[in-house]
Amino acid sequence: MLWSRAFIPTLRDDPADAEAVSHRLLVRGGFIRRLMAGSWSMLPLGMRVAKKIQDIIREEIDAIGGQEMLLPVVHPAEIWKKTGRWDDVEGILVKLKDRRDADMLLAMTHEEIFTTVATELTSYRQLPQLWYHLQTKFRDEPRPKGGLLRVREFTMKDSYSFDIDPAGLDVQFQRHYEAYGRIFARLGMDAIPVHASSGWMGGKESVEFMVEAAAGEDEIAFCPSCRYAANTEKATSTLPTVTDPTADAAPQRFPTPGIRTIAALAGFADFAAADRQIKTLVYMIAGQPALLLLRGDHELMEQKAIDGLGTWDVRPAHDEEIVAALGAHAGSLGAVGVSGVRIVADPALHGRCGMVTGANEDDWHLRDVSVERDIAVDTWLDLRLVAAGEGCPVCGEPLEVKRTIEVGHIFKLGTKFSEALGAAVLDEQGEQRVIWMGSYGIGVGRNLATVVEASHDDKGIVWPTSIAPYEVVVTVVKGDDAPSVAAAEHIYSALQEGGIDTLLDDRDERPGVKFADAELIGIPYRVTIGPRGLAEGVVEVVRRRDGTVESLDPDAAVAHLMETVRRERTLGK
RNA sequence: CGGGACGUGGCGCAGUUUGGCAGCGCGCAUCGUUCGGGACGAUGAGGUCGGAGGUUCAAAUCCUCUCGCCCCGACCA
Repeated sequence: MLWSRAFIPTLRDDPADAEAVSHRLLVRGGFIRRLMAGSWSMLPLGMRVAKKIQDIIREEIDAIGGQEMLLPVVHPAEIWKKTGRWDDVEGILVKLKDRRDADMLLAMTHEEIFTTVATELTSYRQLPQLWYHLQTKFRDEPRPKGGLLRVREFTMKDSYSFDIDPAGLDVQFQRHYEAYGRIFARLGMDAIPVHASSGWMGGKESVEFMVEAAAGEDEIAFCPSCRYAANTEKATSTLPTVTDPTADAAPQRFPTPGIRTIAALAGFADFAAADRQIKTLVYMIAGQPALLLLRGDHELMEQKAIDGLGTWDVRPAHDEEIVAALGAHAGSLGAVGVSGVRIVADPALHGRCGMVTGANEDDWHLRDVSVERDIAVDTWLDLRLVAAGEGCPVCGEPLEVKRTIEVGHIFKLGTKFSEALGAAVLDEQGEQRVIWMGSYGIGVGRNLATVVEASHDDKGIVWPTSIAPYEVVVTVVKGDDAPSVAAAEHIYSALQEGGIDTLLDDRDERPGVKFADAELIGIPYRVTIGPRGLAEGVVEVVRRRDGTVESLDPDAAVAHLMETVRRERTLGK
């Protein structure tokens, strides 16, 4: 490709509304342009990268037996009503009507439709199956952000496995786990697999693949010594054992005028350190008030309550609801002597005594509370958000908490969809068996952006050769110097014929502009051709990722690049 | 959905407080001089100031409504 003919609208300045690095660089580099919030056009450069990412995904999914298909983006409501998701995922699901007034929706994922296709499976002999497609999804996200990192319309590779039994599902799940590892490695990313909450996919077990990045939206707990890793939605940790003063004393009230927070109370009385307080949160769970109890210095992870209590209908109670339930305002609440309201307590409170908590009367607290003795706990449930420095639940070493981007997610769905839609086969005994399913997603655009988050410098993007829009850019320093032009064209066509994706910068621009643009768009190798080098019979080969320069004669440069690029293509470098 | 900010040529911004000819830098076009790290000079094109309504002799500026968009918190590939 001649740069002078290419549509690569680079920007000298950062777009004002771009915050995330990838957002900034992809817009500046002319890879993408925004149409509306959460919808982006892929320009030629962006499309070339996206295609290469898709090819890598195809290769790896094909390698574990995947068969590519293409399913529709607009679905009839009927099928989604059968699985219950027409009503369950209200909000991000876009619903529409056709001319006959029939209810339809924009695909936010494709479990329903793949399962519908799978109803044609009739015999255990046809299993296992592994199907996938690369298709548009639309989710009306409440808050798109960060360029391609969180959008409403996007392309996702989603695959679906179909097996006769859970053991078969385990095998396909494991194969995806490994294939995903290879995919992210080839994209040049260090992805950490973590146990996750399954959200509205409703599966039993799921693993997210996370890449560390400042622009990330998720936090994971990670153990550097044994590599335990889990989303903080699920992560657990060990705590140093606390020894309480043996307290035979009964709870006693004490006045705490104006004290409303854990911190204030800790500063108010020396026996009320944060880890000796009981934090009492009032939540509405499925419409009923409930008390969630945590140690004073611990934070609630709401998702754990949602998962553990088995309902999505979980929210903090409003002031009126709190007063109605306990007779006092937030800041003076406690669970001592409370009955008729469900009490859920975090295990960190187990066996604790000599504790301080609210008295359910404004400006009064209780001390010498013994959890076991004084509080009628209905349910013990891990509710606590893991903090950095706490012990790894596996090996006990201190945990790190990292900010990450979710680049892939694999689910064991079980039989939820096959049951609802009637996907079943006959087994060897002639018995009907519902199919066991798994579902496995990778967002193409998000991965593209995440690579940029993970691989850039102050000059621009540093693409790994495996997905670079062009592998080599041939830069002519002096456009009106005949020998330079001849050498450039020679090298350019030799590389092209050798199957290297090459861009020839033949623009009538000053060298500084050409260098800056090449670096901004992140081409892994640049061949610089100018009269200065040519006088000595050499051109320069510059490596983007570290700036190293090699002076070679033109044919040696071609041979060197062919060898290097071909080798690096298959690696995540 | 709650909180904050913003909307003025392609990009980045000033002008709004205190109403009075719509400006600057970059980019773009033409010509000339330049040419190994974002050159210089000259000339020029390009804007319903997000939209609607209102106040006024006069609105980018004041008022009302509305749309869009970004950032921070609850959701996901």
